[in-house]
Amino acid sequence: MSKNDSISMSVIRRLPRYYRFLSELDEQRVDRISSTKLAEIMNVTASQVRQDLNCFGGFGQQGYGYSVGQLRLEIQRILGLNNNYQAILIGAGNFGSAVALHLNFSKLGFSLVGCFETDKNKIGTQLGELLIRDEAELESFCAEHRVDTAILCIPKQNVEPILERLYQAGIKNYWNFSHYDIAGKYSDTVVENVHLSDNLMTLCYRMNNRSN
Amino acid sequence: MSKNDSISMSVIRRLPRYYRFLSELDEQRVDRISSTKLAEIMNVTASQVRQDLNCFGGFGQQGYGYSVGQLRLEIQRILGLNNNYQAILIGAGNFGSAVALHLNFSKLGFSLVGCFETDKNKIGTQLGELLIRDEAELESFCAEHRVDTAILCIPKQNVEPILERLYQAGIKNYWNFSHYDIAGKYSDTVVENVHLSDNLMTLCYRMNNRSN
DNA sequence: TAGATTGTTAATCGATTAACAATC
DNA sequence: TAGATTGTTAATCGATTAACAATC
Repeated sequence: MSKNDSISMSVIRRLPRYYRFLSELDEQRVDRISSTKLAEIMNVTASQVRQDLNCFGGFGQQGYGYSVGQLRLEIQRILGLNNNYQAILIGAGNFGSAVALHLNFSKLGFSLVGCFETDKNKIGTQLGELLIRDEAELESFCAEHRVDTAILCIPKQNVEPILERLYQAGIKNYWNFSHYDIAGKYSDTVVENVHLSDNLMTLCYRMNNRSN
Repeated sequence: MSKNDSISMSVIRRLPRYYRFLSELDEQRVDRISSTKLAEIMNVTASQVRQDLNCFGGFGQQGYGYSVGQLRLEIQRILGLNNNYQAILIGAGNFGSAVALHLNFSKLGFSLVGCFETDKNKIGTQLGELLIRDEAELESFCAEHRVDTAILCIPKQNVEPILERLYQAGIKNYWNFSHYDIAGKYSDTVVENVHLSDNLMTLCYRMNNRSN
């Protein structure tokens, strides 16, 4: 893979945003753009745009700029969105359901192939296209479907035992909506945390301390 | 307010995490902790802990460490969690419902006082304690309840018109689950974005590029 | 060719870590 | 007092921005 040896997390976390803006430009039939113009739209510096993109290769052309469609595809490839990772959802409560129903997994590198619950009333019912299964079936299901990713949408206090089973089943990638510290427990995992209450607290702080 | 003149966003975004770990220690009846020990639990450096906390004041005691309960309350105060900002939810779909039902707003500095929808089938029904209202009532409701914060849980393409009304109604604080670029449109706003698909793409990238 | 804009190096800025004197 | 641990300054590290030569 080109020269993506050790890209900093700062750069990585900006990639989806580039991807979004480029996708939008692409939909608007814009076919080329300069770093200056893109920076303006995204409210960053042109230097940063060029520096970021050059971590992965020289996608532009001097005197011309970048081809929107091509650059978009490059970032898609860099992010690995053409992958087909096999993900399962743990917990079909309000959040789990929202995530399962609203996210376009196939465009984000994943297939959502299963969903597990402990609530007997939910087991056996459908969540969109997905059958809600008993957690008892977890191990056999993971083995059969070569599941590699788990989405945790259960409360912190319920995570420990199921996480242990998931980890034992070979799952090392987690999209974590709980407050359980997965990486603290298993260091050989890849974890992305979504901590909504942290985010809301940050909003609160900023509202309190707005300078204008 | 003590010396919080211009705290960097890096520090601010770490505050909720300190708050969470301290709350947990507090529940476990731990009553004091050193920066070294706290750093160990949180998987950061002791230097960072001391440096971060000292942005806001000297909460520790040499030779002793920090009082867990007291430090927790200090951070609570710094974050402004005792506030009672008046928030409304725009969009009672899966995500909006999950947010409304699962987050403990009162412990996070907010009251969720209203919820608005365009779907005629939902209007008039309940979302937990909350009545789902017609968007036609938006302006009168905001004026009456002195609403200062809006939570946007609607698709990007529907944001523009309602955002204009919210802004006109004086709402300048947004918790934004859509992909609409609010800060780009109105610069005098405080916006916290939750971009779940960005987060999932980042997970995908990291899974592709894991070094071990 | 002239104009535009990249890719890349160098300069700056900010954030993190290390060190240690102050002090409980 | 001796030991522990903070608060804070200084050193390091990394990320962002500026500048400009390369080149389309």
